[in-house]
Amino acid sequence: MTAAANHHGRRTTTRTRRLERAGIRDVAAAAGVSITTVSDALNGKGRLPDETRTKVREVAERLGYRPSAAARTLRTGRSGLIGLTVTTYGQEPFTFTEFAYFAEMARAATSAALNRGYALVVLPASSRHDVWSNVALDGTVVIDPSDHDPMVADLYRQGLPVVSDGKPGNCPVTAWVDNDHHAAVLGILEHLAQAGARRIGLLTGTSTDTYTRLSTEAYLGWCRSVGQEPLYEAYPAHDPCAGAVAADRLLARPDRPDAVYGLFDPNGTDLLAAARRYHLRVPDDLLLVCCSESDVYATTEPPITTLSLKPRRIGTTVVNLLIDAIEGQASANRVPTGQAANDSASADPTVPDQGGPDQTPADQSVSGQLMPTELIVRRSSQRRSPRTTVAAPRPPGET
Amino acid sequence: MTAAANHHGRRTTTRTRRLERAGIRDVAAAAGVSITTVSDALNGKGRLPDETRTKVREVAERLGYRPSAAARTLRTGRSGLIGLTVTTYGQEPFTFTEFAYFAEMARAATSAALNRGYALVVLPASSRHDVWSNVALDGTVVIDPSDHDPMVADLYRQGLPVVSDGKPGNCPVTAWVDNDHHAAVLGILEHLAQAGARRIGLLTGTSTDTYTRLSTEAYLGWCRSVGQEPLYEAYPAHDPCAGAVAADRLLARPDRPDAVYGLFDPNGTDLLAAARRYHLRVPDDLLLVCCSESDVYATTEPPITTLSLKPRRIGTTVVNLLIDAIEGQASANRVPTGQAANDSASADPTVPDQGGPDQTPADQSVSGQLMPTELIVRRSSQRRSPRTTVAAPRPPGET
DNA sequence: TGGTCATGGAGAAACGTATCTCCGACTCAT
DNA sequence: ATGAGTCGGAGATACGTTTCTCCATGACCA
Repeated sequence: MTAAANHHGRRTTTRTRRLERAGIRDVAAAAGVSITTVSDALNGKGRLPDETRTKVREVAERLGYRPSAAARTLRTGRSGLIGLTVTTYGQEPFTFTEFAYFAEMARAATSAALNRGYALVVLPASSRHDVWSNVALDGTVVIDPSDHDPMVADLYRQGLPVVSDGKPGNCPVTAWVDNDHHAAVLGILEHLAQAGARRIGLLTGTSTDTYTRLSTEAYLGWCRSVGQEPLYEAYPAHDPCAGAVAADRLLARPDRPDAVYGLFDPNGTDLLAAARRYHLRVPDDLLLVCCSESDVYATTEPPITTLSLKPRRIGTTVVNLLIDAIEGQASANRVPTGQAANDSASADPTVPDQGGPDQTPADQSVSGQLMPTELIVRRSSQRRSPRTTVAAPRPPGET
Repeated sequence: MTAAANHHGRRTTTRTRRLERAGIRDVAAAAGVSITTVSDALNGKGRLPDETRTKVREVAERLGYRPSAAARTLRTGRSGLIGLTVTTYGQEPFTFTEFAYFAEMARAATSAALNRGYALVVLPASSRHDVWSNVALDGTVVIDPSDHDPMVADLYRQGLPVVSDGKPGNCPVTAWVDNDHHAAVLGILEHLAQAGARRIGLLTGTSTDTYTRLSTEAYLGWCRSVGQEPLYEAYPAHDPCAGAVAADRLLARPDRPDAVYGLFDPNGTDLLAAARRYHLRVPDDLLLVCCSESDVYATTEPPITTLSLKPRRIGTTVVNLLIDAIEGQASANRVPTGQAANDSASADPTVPDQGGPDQTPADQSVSGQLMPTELIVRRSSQRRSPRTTVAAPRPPGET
């Protein structure tokens, strides 16, 4: 009788020191209503007169009542949590925000999720498995999944919506978003050629992600089509030192390029530093473009032309697609049980209209979406007058 | 009988197409054991022969069983989730990773959490309240809370451990970590003075966070102590354009400083650009230091001396402190109920030994921790030979 | 006076796990 | 044979919600 006095009623607070957060039961008792009424009042459901509603809200407020997210999740099957998965490079446990792209993208994704009432939890693909299974996710955004990513496949098999940033290679996803990397690279090469480049080099990566692969392929294809021999250095993109070395090596070649496009954010400064070492003037002796979201390139000497992948737009789109899938799936999953099947005559006519039996599994196979990039033209890629060859966002009057 | 055939046994799969994730019950049934046994086998608890354990694991694996995180959280009271809160500046919904510091810090925090089996969920302080209450947190890291932050106070009142990055002003926290900003600023000013600076200016912010406040106060105090009139420009740090304008204004003053320290990441490039506009040579006419985690300043022309706040160390420390608090609290909360109080004579002698009644509430009031910064000396703050005045991390042989 | 509705709200069944309690069976020494 | 001790495991309960079902009450109309 001393310690175990659970009469199925309230727990008896025998020795509990920790201040025993108030539950919905306590609110109900304090307000003199039933649990149902509290739940309805707080969630804006049911049919209740406004006075009851406000009174319950008042009592709840006074008691400092906070609904248990765990219980709600268990009951409703929805946690309001979506995962943000980033693939990891090499040994590094976690190279999230290695580049400004990721940081910007993650920020936009977080913001977009929040706007729709969801929170983002960051989960590198290499996380310990127990962490993954310990968090209730409604869906996942995966950044640039590598081919046959086992994690993605596993999530997808569980029935979780998965939306990827980067066209997926072989792993199944609900939807994906990507830049038009092919068009972007061709646009840059064209831009450099028009500025007078004869031998365009590329600084690229060794990893197998979509971005690197598509960009490199576009470059090689262009080389073939114009009859230039490819000039490129590939390095492990996660290693900043390797990038500096690769930049140096590219400019040290006997068949030195007279223009270079760098695929990764730090390439701009690295190439600039390497150019100084070899006494190459930019843009006179060497034209430079790199892919970056950082605006430090607006104030370098000279300012460097960059390609922006518009990570904010990507992050927002990806999250919204994911949440659409989550909520669409939820509503599709909802069978029209509205008191039918008990009464035989009432709601039947509406049933065949609602959800066809074959419509739910895949609304429109894997839907992908290509988003444009933006080339921000600065001095490093302009040899003569500062005329803009490709659409530049800044008014041409500025330096 | 058609749709509602719940006999309290398994649900009857009447029409459910969605593949009905296997629960612990299904595993138990398939393995021919009880739920208890499955739970024990999978969690490594209880006394079970290894054969039973492996068999259950095998069956669970075959069925693709994934324990429900929500149910586990509800039962155990622990979610394995910790919040990462960042205060928001101005209108911006969310300025996470506005500067490299946040990005690095968040990355380290995520990694540290993962290592201990926790996941991080990013929750700006300005999030809609429903999002906050919808996620079950075991604790929260809050980055640089403003004074009397209502969100922090609310969390703390709920009994959640809260650890802040940045010494908290007036809001109660479990623990905090911060850089020694005072010492850092004094070190920089001293460094500049030794390099020949006579009039040191400051580029600072208008917000009230700890970092800005402490740094500015240190600067003003130093000015008083050496008898220099303060020369500073303050701007809203969240607005990059305002930073460029402020840098320009600082160098446009009639009483132009001959050395400047910029508190924020972009200040370096902004100041460099402004210096070029006024034809000031760095470091000959103007000494420059800025606080930044970006390594672009290693390759600017000239390279710029930076102060690193070592965000990785901070992020790791903060998370580990938080998890210590979470797990310590959990073990302190555990009252020694080991079958005592039913039998009167058996376990009583051990009870007074275990947990003193006064030890649990606050182990050692609010514990704070100051962490050192690192000054990376580069050419922008050295007027003569490249000798290092303050400890420099790079070997002096490099350019 | 009886029937139909709308209103306001209560009861109870899940959701899926962890864990406390207890029970049978077997071993072993007395 | 009988009691104690151990091993292996089953039953039941609670975690805190949401939501389905259903009941009372009064109003209104015929």
